Amino acid sequence: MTKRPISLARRSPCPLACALDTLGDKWTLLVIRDLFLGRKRFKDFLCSPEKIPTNILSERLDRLVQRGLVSQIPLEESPGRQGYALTEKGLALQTVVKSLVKWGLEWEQGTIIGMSDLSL
Amino acid sequence: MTKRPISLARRSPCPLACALDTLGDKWTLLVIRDLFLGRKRFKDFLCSPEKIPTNILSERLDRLVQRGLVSQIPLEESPGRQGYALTEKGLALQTVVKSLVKWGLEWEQGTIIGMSDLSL
DNA sequence: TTAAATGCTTGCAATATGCAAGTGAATATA
DNA sequence: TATATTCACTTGCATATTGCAAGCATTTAA
Repeated sequence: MTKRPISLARRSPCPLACALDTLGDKWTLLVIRDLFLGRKRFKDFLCSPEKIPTNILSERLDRLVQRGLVSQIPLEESPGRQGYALTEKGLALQTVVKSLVKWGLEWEQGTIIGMSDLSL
Repeated sequence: MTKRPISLARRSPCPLACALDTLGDKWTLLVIRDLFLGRKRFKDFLCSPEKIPTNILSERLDRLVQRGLVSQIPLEESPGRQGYALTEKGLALQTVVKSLVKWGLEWEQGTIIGMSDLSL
């Protein structure tokens, strides 16, 4: 149970650069998409079609909790387990996710609204 | 002049996942920010406060050109050199960049509008 | 009271990043 | 014109991150 450090260093005071210090990788926003879709549990994220590796998922969830975008919540359906949910800071990413989804639909051939449908 | 391959493989048909296949890293959207700010030349991108390494910049510009977000343009001030500019597909990212900047300003302490000011 | 499912961690190979140095063409300077 | 400097990269290499498979405690189901 050695907690990972996860550096908080920032590359610059630019708000975009800071946002990317947390969100700038291939997986983080997909986890946030899943949270917007109501997924709460580790296994739920693993089911998504992109097939995130378990160690990456684990690290991303840790990071998001540490940075305040996600919090751990009790699961009423299973009291011995923990779930995850977006905080206010995480929920505030809705416009970011929506604009990326819209751009993908418009400009990338063959993309479809399906599980990633956040009701644009 | 061995041109890099740069895979076009997609993880899923999700528009968000496809967008992140191109944009999902720490540097790409900063390059796009700089293009929105009117920067055109290799050295201009290097001057940004985040200090992107030259090999990364070179690879990202290649990739963005290959995926149609950026095109190479002649530089009127220097006819022997090439510059870069956003295509329609790249310009369509304005709402994405703006929403990320807005989120950063609202939720990340100490961020400031400055060079990344795209006139929100 | 087992057996499976869940939520991770660990080890390791492959890939990507970051830094410094190098290279050749374009431009500025003497 | 000759030379120096800038520019736009490339290359090599050390380090960090990713991705896969396996392992391992807890929970939950049978």
